[in-house]
Amino acid sequence: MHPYRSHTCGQLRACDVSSPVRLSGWIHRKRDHGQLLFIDLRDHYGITQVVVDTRSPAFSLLTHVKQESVVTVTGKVHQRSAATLNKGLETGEIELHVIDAKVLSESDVLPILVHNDQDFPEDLRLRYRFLDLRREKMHRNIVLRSQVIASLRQRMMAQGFLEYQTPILGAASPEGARDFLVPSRLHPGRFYALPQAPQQFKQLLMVAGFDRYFQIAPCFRDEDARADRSPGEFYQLDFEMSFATQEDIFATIEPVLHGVFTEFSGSRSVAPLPFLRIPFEEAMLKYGTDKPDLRNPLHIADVTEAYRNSKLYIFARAIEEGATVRAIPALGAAIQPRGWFDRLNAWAKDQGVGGLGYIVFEHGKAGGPLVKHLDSDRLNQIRAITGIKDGDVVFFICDKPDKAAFFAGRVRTRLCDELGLLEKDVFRFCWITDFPLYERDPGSGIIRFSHNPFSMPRGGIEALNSQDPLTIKALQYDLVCNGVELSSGAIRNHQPDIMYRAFEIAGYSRADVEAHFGGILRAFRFGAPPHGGAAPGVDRIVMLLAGALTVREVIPFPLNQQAQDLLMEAPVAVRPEQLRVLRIRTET
RNA sequence: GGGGGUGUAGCUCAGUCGGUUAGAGCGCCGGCCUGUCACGCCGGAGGUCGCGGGUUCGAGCCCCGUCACUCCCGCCA
Repeated sequence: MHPYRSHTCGQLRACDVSSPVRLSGWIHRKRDHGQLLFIDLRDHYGITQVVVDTRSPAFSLLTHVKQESVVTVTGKVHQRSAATLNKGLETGEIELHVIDAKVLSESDVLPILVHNDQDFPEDLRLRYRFLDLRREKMHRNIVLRSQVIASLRQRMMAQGFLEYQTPILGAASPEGARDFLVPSRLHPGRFYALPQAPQQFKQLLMVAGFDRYFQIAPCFRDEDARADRSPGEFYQLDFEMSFATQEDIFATIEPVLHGVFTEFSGSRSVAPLPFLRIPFEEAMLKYGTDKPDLRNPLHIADVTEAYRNSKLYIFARAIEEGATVRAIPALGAAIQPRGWFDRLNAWAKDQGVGGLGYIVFEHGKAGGPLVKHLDSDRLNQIRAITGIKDGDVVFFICDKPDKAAFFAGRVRTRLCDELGLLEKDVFRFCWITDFPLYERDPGSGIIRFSHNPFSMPRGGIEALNSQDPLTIKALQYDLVCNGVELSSGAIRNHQPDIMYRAFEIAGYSRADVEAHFGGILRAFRFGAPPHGGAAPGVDRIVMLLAGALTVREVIPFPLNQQAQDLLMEAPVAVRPEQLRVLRIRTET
């Protein structure tokens, strides 16, 4: 017989009864009845109940071995009696009666328990990640991650994409996030940078004529962590297509993602194709954000005109000075007690807006503190624009357009939470399109790229030459699912003249562009196909499918929020010799 | 870089108005138990209340500082 196992712990069924069997695994749980001992033995595949009593020579050994030790047990498969079947276990029809047992590796007392789903502090979980990963939920998440990536690869290849590797040691880029730098030994004082994304290389592959590229690509950015953003490194389903329009890209990637989400959604549903498209400006108006959660049924509306020159002087005066008024409906909130409104108002003031005015529509009448300043025409106008009904409440934000939009979005989210309106068990996708190419830096007032400098401006060179830069749209789009930004993408700017001009508007000279993007510019002078793509985040896709609240739940060995590996203890100090070879001085 | 929250046994947490010897569950150790599957029952060990300082007759609790973790803002083309 095999020295470790004849079967796995998830394998045995009634048909194996009376077979001699050997299993190896971890001691998941022990139930000690004195003269009779039950052990749940666990491996990657499942759990099998192992039984041993005083007649077995292995009895005393197994009685004393601690949970999470690794053991090999040899014995015979027995049918369980009707009264002792366990329907909750795939192997619950049988059990293994032990004749011989061997401890392969003993466990110390555990810092975190494996056999339940109690919450443990994250730093402890990361320090003992190998134990944390044994736990059922984490183990399942990591398996899901593997399956999702395999499915993505297979679906991309079915669409005619091929996977190509791009360099990890590359050039630093002046735009974007902070780079992770790697010192060069052969060129002292010079550095490689880890790729923030394979952006320029995938474009070079298009210029090289490969047409449909994809890669499950590791990306590195030296930026601080968030719940949906692992510090340091993450993976993207990076792809690019030649001779493609924005429509071609949507039509190609939508079935891939819809297919993956459908495959792994379990009992949840996936909103049907095609994905909704929302221009950036509409998203900012209706949702107050460029990553709207479409499970939230509330829509923001602009009601500035209903308040212009009204007797609500505080709004009317602000409107004259350029403010807008946004209305956020609160469906069914008319029944809320006074205290509920006061709490929301206090919260709003705490967030730095003047306050949160509201109108209650109930029993065919309008009520609330603002009503006495508004005539019935204005009330009807508000009612018509917001589309609210009897029993609803509508809240108002009056502020400068950007701030009003942003805060209305926060109110929309908060009202949805408070009123329990979020649609459950569904994945809702949308594209946000027509991002502005430029924005004004709020501090310095200078014009800069708002997102991706490699995007093609809508209208090409003429738009750059004739339009107010702040009104130019980019052929750039984001993909959003349930309020999580899954991907950015764009039709790229592949014409040197347009690139020079686009960068010039953002304050870069011809020489700057040549210095920083010389490689790609050279490529564009030798026959570049129009091309575009996107790069959905793999960690976020798996996070959504796993129902996890942070990406760290779906990454086997994530860094903590301070970008440290608590298990392997990176980053570490290195030996002075290593630094000397790199010509790096140490502080004294 | 900034703001919020948390820090009490190996782990999860409770700890009243500042008042005697800081508790519970899980885990650990010992004992009992031949049908459990979150087994049960009895007993036990285990504490620098994150750390430093202050107020007070007296601090887990109040004040100041500091550290760690975490969430958010900045940042993330």
